[in-house]
Amino acid sequence: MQLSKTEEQIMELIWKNEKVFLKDLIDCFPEPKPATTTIATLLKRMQDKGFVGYTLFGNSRQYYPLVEKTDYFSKHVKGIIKNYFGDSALQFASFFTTTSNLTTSELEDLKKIIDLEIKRKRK
Amino acid sequence: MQLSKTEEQIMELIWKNEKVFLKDLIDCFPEPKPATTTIATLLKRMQDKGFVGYTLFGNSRQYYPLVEKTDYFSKHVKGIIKNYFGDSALQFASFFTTTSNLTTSELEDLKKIIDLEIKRKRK
DNA sequence: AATTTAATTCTACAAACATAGAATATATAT
DNA sequence: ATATATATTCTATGTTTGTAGAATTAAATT
Repeated sequence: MQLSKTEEQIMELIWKNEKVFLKDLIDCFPEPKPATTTIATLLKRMQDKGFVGYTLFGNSRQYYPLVEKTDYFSKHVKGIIKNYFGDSALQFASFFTTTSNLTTSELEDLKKIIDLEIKRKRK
Repeated sequence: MQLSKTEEQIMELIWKNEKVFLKDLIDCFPEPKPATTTIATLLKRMQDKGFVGYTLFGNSRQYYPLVEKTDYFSKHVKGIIKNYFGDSALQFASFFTTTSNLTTSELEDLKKIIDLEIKRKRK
């Protein structure tokens, strides 16, 4: 079961804050804020889909993520790669490098990150 | 206007084959194949959304993409980066590098691609 | 204790999606 | 020319999604 676009946005807020009450989520929205019940419905569906859990505090709940953001996007991106880049991560990486408008210095930084990863892999 | 998941799958087939008849698309599916009308409906919606065009050949149409795959995914990935990686392409690249299970030799290849990109940017 | 406020669930409804049957038009094979 | 197969449009149905009102419950405030 997958999160919808809007559910993903709520999820991002939960990831960012780690623990949130419904109120906190509403606060994150600019005017005109969505109805409380709208966010509550989304949260309910996200619970049903197994993406968030909560701890009871009085009559309200403090929600927290049940899936890591990293895992979630890792699966997401892997899906894209599998379906649209011939299951080749390298092909995707190449596509990304040449279309993302990274600056020269960012590209240099990226090389450093890759070197670290190569080192990490060796041990 | 965005393509839905299923429409994206059809789109991928059109990108891969460049020019296709409805028949060709049906052929791409394993048993049990979807109904002809199902694919026809999807194609219609994709036309309405401006993603495919066609050339008439007798009574049937040869469909072709109106958007480049590269452009499409570039926008898609940019959206993910904007919404979930603080609008930092480097942060996404870093996430990707460390979660994609690229082999050491693929990481080396990626460094070469980055070097090419750095060179390309210089001129 | 009574009132106000906030959170949650239930119910609802319109839009988008996935899927495909019926009807129609057209081309191909006989 | 007729029968058969294919492509397209129209119509339709069930599901998911975005949004939120009404009802209910529980907490906080007066």
